Amino acid sequence: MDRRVQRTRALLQEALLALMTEKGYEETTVQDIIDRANVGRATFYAHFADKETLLTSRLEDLRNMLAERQRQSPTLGFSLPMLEHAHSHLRLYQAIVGHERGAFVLRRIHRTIADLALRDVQALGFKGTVEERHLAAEYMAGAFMAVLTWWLDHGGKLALGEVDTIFRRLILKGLKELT
Amino acid sequence: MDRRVQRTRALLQEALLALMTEKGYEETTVQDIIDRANVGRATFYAHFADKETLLTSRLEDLRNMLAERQRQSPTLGFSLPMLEHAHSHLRLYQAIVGHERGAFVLRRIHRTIADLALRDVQALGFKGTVEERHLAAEYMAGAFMAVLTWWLDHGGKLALGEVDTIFRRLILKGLKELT
DNA sequence: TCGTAATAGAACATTGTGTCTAATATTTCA
DNA sequence: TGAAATATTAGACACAATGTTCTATTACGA
Repeated sequence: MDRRVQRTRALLQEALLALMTEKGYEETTVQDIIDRANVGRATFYAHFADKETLLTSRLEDLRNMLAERQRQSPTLGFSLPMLEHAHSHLRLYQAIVGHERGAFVLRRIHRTIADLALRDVQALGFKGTVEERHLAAEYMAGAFMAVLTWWLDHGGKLALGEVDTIFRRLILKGLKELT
Repeated sequence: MDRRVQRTRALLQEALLALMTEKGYEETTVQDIIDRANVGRATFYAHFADKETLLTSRLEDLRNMLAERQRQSPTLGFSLPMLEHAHSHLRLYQAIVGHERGAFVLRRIHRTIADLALRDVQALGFKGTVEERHLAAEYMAGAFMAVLTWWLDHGGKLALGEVDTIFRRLILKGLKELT
């Protein structure tokens, strides 16, 4: 692939993430992004149809990473890698959670988690119907996002391993295990 | 309150909901709303600062209804009324769930549920720290939204009572109880 | 019925989007 | 290396939607 293309795409992705951290996704305009990336307007649209497509390209990288890591560990394999990713981009994730308007970023992450969770549903030896398996996956994603959101809202202080443990307990045994 | 005010506000709210059902929240413009409501542009802005404020006014009605109903039944009292509301506005809720872009509507509903759930946390006799109680409430909201989303995605066919039961089981006993 | 307040309608400035052009720079590969 | 292919640029542009402001008209409540 042409070096110029690699460079431009990377610059745009980095600019978007930096701006999301500073002012949130919705509040960031295409003009902001190309100014920050120091790239021409036409160039942006040569690579991405719009702001959302740029975000999607970044989320796909995340998704691939998670899917890869999931292959290595057996059940709920997305949990720890996702928490690690959030931890290493803490301020970005806190900005995502903090900005009500950019909720659709959270929803996209939720969808990614739900997809991965669906694989886990098999691994956990689920017997139910197709619909019940989807419910299980949806529930796992919802519960994980709740724990993730809570963790981020409280500064991301609690150790990764502990958060992962809390999530697993909640998923498997419900609220009774929380106390 | 002046009849004209009541009338105008109601027309605008109804128009927004109708348009959300047809084309989603984000895709609906202020122009669409005032055309549908047959109301002047200046009139719209005399009542609401923007489209989002109009939506908020409607969500507050929902919130008040849920809070009222919750007072009557003891624990997890928001569940059944919320499911009933979704069922009686099925096509609207399905549109909300279906449109990725309008995710922030879902997030607003989630926040409402989480607030109500926090009250339930006390009722359930939770002992943990403030943070743990928030986690419990966040988890309840996440799990409920997961069940609600799943139910809507599958046509809202399953009986309300059954969905409510599924939710309660998941919350209290986790995935083990699903099968 | 009268004064007050709400509304209609239209014009307006502003902001952001996505497209296009012709000139320029960079990369690839023969 | 040199030529062809491709990417980038700056700026202008049409367009869509927002939110403000003005004036004349209309509906309301007391």
